[in-house]
Amino acid sequence: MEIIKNVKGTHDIYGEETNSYEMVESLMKSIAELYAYNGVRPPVLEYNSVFVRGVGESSDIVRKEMYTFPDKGDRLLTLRPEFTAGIMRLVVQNKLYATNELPLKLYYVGPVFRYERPQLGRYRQFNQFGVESIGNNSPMNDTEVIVLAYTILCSLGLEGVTIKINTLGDEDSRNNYRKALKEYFKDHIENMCEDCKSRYELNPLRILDCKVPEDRPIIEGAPKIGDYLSEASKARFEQIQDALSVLQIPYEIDESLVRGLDYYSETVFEFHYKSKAGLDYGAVGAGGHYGKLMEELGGPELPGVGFSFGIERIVSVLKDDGLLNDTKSTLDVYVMPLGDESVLVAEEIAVLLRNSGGYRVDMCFDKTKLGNMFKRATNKNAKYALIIGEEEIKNDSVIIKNLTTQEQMNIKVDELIDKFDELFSKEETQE
RNA sequence: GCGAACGUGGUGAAGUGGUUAACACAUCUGGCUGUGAACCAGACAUUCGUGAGUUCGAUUCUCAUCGUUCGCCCCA
Repeated sequence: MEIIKNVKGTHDIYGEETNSYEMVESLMKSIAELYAYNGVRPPVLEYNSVFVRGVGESSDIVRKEMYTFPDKGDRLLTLRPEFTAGIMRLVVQNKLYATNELPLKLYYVGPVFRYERPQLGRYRQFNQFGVESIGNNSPMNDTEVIVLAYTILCSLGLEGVTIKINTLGDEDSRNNYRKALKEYFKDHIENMCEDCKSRYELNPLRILDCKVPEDRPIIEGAPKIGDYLSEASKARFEQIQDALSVLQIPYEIDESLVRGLDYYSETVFEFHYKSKAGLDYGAVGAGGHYGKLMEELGGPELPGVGFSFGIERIVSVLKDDGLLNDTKSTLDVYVMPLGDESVLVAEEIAVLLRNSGGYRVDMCFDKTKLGNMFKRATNKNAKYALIIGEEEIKNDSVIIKNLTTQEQMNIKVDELIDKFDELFSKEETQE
């Protein structure tokens, strides 16, 4: 039979890598919980309109990167390309803004899907961790989200994370700025790239993101957002900078930072990290403030702010920099039966050690040589081997062997758990 | 969507237009039917991504196709 392979752009996570993912995710969760966030799990599938209206029609994600298809009832569904829009839909639909104190603080982990060309640090199905803080417009709310993200990256062991921030201004600022850009690009757009032409129509702000060398000089001369910011937006951005400084969070202002999702307004930011090997995975995380997203989805006028991390990118960076220690699976005890009669007794003891002792135990079901069983115990990183043969069964005992020190002793079965408790507590105090 | 490189066992890999496809690790078996990382012997690619072409003959050359990886765009 022909082997069926995985879908392009997806990847299997197994073995030690699974432990790395779990370690990273649980650390992110526990820090988000310190910041009073609660978990939320929106569905992977949403109606297409959630993202068209949420993420925005002019975004590349909606225009060309979504997995969208009709189901058997001809409803147009989309595999989420990001979490924020789906979470807003969840909050609006379940009226969480009315039954909870605001800001509503939510965190999430799970897979997202984007139809893109796979390459370094980029997959079609990948995992994101992120948070949303909804319903409070204080600049301190934006600040705290940045602090949380930065804290998580530091706790993972990353040093020298760069935080880039910028402001897109409020609705008025953006409208005025958009007008100014349209006015400026009106005479140049004919000579610019195809992407820019469609950006001109859909969202002129995105032209600033263009990397085509021929377009750059034109873009350099474009009006700057700073000149079109309302007093309120300007003050807001300054308050955030002040707060970050007081909290000793390093940041740099990057005026070219626009973000590809349409819902952002006011503060936007990205987290960059270059691994020591020099590999550049792009941003490991990014986010921003969104003023009108909830209204866009039929909800009340509540702003929010959030970020998301690319877990694959973070795991890769940690692996490159050797920050993923102790991800090997280990075993407390490996049980080795000798002879036909011992297998059942061994299973009984294995179950006892697991259920009553709380130890991580595996055993050998195969009839094989003791030497082989020792080899298997070593491969499984077992701390102790437990041998049960005919002689041991005769006098209700087992042999315990410490696989690192090679010490060996004979123990009665009913003293087994006490003995292991003693051995393991001794081990802990030594460490 | 565009551009480039690569595609040999479970893994890491050498290799050549000609009939046994190195080597290493891993795994399994036996030497050793109750004590392991050692040692020795053996097993392990109906075949070199797939299809077609050139050739007396192709894993090796050509083309196509698929896949992987990297870059651009964009993004986490």
